[in-house]
Amino acid sequence: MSLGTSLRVTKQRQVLLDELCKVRSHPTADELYQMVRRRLPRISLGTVYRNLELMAENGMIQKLAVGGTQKRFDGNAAPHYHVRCLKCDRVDDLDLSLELDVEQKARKHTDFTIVRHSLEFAGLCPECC
Amino acid sequence: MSLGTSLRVTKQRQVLLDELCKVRSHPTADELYQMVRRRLPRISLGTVYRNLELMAENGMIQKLAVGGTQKRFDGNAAPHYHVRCLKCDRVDDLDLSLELDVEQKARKHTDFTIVRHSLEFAGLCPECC
DNA sequence: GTGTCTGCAAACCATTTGCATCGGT
DNA sequence: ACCGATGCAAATGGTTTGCAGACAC
Repeated sequence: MSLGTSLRVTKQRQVLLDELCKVRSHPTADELYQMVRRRLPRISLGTVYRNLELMAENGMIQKLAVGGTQKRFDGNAAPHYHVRCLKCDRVDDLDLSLELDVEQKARKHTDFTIVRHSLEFAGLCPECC
Repeated sequence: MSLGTSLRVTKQRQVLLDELCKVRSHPTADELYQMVRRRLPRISLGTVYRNLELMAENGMIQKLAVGGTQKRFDGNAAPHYHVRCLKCDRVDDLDLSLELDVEQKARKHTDFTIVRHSLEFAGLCPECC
């Protein structure tokens, strides 16, 4: 869990990362579990959760706390925003790098030491409306 | 649950709203339960959840999906942003009305019909750092 | 009186964890 | 050989729900 910890290369880890990186969707842990299971039928849900957590901590992937109840994961570790469909729950990327100054602005309105921010959009995807 | 539905005025509802509105913090359902229980010892957690949900739907209060595992509630129904302390989990308001154009900007980068957005800041409160 | 609201307890569901075994280094 | 990783199943914890009685209107 600390900085010096290097993760071992296990089959489970490899396949999990591979499956996550090859989709454009932003799957939940359970969706990923189903995907990986096709290649590793004996993998457990617990392993999926543990590895997603570890890989997120190590900056290899992103854990998204988007709207719904389940967390979602993104194989693209670079910072970017997301839009979520209110009807079908689909989550898309959003290339909106322009406003990196929100944190600067926010700093002027609080005595908190701002470390990061999260911005999520919600609406209707082209299919749903 | 629909527009025509007007909520009945019950003691539970009154006290709950009153307690929520008189604090500046952004309590979780359980914290609110503890607060209300001092005045209505027989109220149940279920009632607290049901009413918070209903009042949020009716725009009387706000349900916040901020960072952590538990949802938080805000007696101030007017749209505004929040900062959350990464250490003690305290949540403060943020008067940052300046950038109402984020949605406009976002619209240019997606084919979703954007309805709303949520923006949350995280950092360290003055007490924690 | 009618239909909503409440308290209670059980159900839910995403996620976490304990433990014995397995496997990467 | 060591220690992290895994599978399995049970535990957790926030939230939801079914039901019978109580209460607002």
